[in-house]
Amino acid sequence: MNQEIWTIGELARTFGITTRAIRFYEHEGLLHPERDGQTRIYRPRDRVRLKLILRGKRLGFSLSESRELINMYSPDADNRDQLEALLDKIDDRRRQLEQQKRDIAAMESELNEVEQRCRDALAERA
Amino acid sequence: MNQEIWTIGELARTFGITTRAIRFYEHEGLLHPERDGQTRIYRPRDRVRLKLILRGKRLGFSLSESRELINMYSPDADNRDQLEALLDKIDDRRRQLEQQKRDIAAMESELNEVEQRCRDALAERA
DNA sequence: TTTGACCTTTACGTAAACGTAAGGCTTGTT
DNA sequence: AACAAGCCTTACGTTTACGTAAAGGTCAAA
Repeated sequence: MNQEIWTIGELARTFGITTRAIRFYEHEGLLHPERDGQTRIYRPRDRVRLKLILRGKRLGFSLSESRELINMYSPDADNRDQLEALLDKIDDRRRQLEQQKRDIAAMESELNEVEQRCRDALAERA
Repeated sequence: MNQEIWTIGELARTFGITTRAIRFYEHEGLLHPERDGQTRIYRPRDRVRLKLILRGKRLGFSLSESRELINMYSPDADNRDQLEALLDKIDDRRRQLEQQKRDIAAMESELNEVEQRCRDALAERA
């Protein structure tokens, strides 16, 4: 398991997803595993991509958003316009992450309130 | 606009969504506006709920997850078991938010790296 | 009075993200 | 030799979260 290649089933077990999901990500152009005959072979590169996809999902990203992010990490930008467009996208993402941090903070403080009320109710009935 | 009641169209404009979406949230049991004849009337309570729904969406929550959260805020829990189940749910949510914060931090540092490489590439071609 | 801007319900359509067979090839084990 | 495990492709089904008409009621301004 500590090697540099994995089967689709190994990755599925590792990340708690189905092989169907992994094949679907490939179909959507997010993964490009090699092949040994028919069988897919996953190297660290695609394993990292899979991690990025799952992280994106935990943050509510769609697969196409994750694809854009992944493409940002391995950019094919070679002219000034593309590079500046990339910088703009980076800023957009940052702004979204800032918004998410605000949302998380708000939700956390509300959870604190609810917990307090909940504990008060439990104390009353003691 | 600074009153205590709103129409569905006003809310839609305010939050940049469609009236269809708002009606859908009601159909899914997340909103319960009053009626003036046929016409829906929204008071602060449902406006707050709508805000919570949209915040949940920004964090990648499904509507049923948002519904659960909203129900946590206005709990009908009256016995010990329900209250303790509620505390467990609060803990689950907190853990998820912690994970999201880690994910955001990782993504931010990666965005920093990409930006740096991007700026380097722009400098080279100056 | 008729037009426009709202509101309503009902209902079919759609994109995303897989789930779930069905059928078949390979390969190691009993 | 036969069976289980794991891989493959193809393809139809499902859930979520709305979009998009269609058909109609209300009400104020022109």
